[in-house]
Amino acid sequence: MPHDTLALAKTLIGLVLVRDARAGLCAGKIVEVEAYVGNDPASHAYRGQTSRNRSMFLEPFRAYVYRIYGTSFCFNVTAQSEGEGEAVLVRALEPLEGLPLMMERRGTQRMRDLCRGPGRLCQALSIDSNDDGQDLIGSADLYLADARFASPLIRKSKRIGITKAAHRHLRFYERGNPFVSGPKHLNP
DNA sequence: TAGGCGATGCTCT
DNA sequence: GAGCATCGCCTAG
Repeated sequence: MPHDTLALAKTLIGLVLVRDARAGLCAGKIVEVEAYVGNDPASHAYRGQTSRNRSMFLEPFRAYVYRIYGTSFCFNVTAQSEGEGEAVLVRALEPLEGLPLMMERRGTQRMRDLCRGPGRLCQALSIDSNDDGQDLIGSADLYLADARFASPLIRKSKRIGITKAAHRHLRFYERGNPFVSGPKHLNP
């Protein structure tokens, strides 16, 4: 798995994020991510390390989980090397395993709404601040797996929901996948 | 089905 | 006190 943030972002598309909790196993294929790189005003790491973004500066393949808008969590995979503060935000999953559990956590029966959006996928997989800093390779309850799907057709676009450096094309998604989030004009 | 908008609470300045 | 890597509800078509 590459350490370089952009290469990692593309590699993550098609991998499976697995949550093996006491309540049951849930898993989904990653279909949409955004890269947050060095010297990027939109990145939480841009103004240096704080208590909030501490785990973003850990070694690669750790979880960086934070609360956004008071209501939701966002899940990132750290990249580059320790101290750099680069990461890839996972924005959407295609649900594969544990659908009934995800539906229960999300309070909806609609497949498409289970993991479509960063806050939603965290709720569906029960990812919260307890998972911040988690090792995503060695861990047994939250980890990345290679399911060997056919190589997805990856496209890129502007990132979603940010105001700073919004023009940079650092969002990557699987073309044509209905579980990708965001407005239609960003998903050609 | 798509788009607009208000609620939400934490973090940083 | 302002801003925010969002969500769900509501309305229009």
